[in-house]
Amino acid sequence: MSDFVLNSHCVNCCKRSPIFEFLSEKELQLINDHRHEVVYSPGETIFKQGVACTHVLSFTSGLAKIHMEGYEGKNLILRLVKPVEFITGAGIFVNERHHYSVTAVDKSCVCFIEKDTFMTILSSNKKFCAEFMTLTQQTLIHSLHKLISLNQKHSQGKIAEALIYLSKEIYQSNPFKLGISKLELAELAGMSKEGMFKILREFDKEKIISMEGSKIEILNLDLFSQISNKG
Amino acid sequence: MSDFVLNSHCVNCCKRSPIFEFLSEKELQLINDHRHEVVYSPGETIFKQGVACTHVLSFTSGLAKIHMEGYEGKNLILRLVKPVEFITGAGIFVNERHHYSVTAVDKSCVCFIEKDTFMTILSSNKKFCAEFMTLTQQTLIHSLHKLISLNQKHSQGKIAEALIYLSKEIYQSNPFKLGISKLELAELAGMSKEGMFKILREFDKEKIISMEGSKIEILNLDLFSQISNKG
DNA sequence: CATGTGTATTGATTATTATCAATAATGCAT
DNA sequence: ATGCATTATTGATAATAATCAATACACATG
Repeated sequence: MSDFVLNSHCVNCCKRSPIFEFLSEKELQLINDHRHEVVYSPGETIFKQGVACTHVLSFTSGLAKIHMEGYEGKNLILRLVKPVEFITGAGIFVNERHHYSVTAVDKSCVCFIEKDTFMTILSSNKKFCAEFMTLTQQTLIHSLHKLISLNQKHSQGKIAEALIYLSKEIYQSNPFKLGISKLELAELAGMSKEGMFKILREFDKEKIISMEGSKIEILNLDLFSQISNKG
Repeated sequence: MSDFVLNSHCVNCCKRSPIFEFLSEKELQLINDHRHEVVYSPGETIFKQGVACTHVLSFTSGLAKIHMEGYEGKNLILRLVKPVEFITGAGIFVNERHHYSVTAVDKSCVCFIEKDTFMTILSSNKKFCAEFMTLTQQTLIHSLHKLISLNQKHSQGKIAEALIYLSKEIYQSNPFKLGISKLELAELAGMSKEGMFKILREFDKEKIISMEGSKIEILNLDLFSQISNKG
């Protein structure tokens, strides 16, 4: 539970995102005066697609999903968010609206920073600004990659990509516990849950992975990577 | 042909992108000293996915496509580029690589500006920098929108969206001449060309559009918009 | 004018994926 | 322990889209 104790001050916060290393003590002080922390339970919405983006946020503990609400209630999960990530809406420079939703997967703590404060510092601190650009472009590159994956890969490839992503980037372990529901795995891979089950079973039978409930192990990573790179 | 006369100087260039309005005469002078123009014939590559991005570019005349080369030689067209657009690679702040290709569709003229010069001005001119952020985020928002469209819409919806895009955003006329090949239309909609033909024929039979060769008219825009918003 | 190349077009076939329907398992509240 | 809601799981069926094969058509080239 100690993860959820409020952080006393930005200046000596041990859970701030790397981007804050570019700020002076004075700037951190300014942020500290214009921030607040909120704890979310699993399933709670941190912010929702369409609302005004009045804050940028620093994700300090837990696990969340960034997702888009599409047609007919269908969801697409863009990626998961871990500590200690810095997240902004996609539209703070465009229309001050959020273009995706962020929802807690585990119990999570988020530090909200007022957008105006953020913008002020952005315009006066070049390194911070450059770092923000880098983050924005990384998000763009990620979404371009996802565009090709979802549009051109078969379901096998999409699932393989999603599982490799979870194993390597999120949990950094190989037998890993799927921290999201199976429906969410399908939404991360951009397909129906039933189709996902069929393919998971297939992979399991062919001993490319082993699956017992939510515990998954990638048994043949080489082959699995190949499948991901156009299954 | 007068479109393809080299522009004498940035300061009095009548074909520069809106973003350059934020620059001082001195800055325009600097850009002028570090730029060059190139004319491309239809089909020629302006820059290719994967190469180093050494320049940013201002598209001064013609028509080009921004596309990604995916798996098995399959192409996905993200959007078309008209004068007078400003284009950068998606990775100048990340890995100095291009993440998509730009290819001339019509005979086109492009003004190349050295990346270092661009970066220098970016770091010293806040308004210019903010405008660049806006452009980057618009690109991001567009690709997020495309992600949902391609992943969740049926082919009818994708084609309708592509045709509305061409009519409204690119040609700004309703009976319009498809300035791209039918294959490229399919690549813009993210589907196979044969599937596209089938659906175009369908739309034509149902009098939602009329199609004679490359001349297309959207006859029932209301219905077509509905189809686009989840066909 | 004959030839070839590339685009346009269509129909038939096949492959892939989503949906539907049903059941099992799980966790939570009483 | 019992009932209820949610998630997990599977198989059958239907819908959708891709591929294949064939032909037509336009344009450039010797």
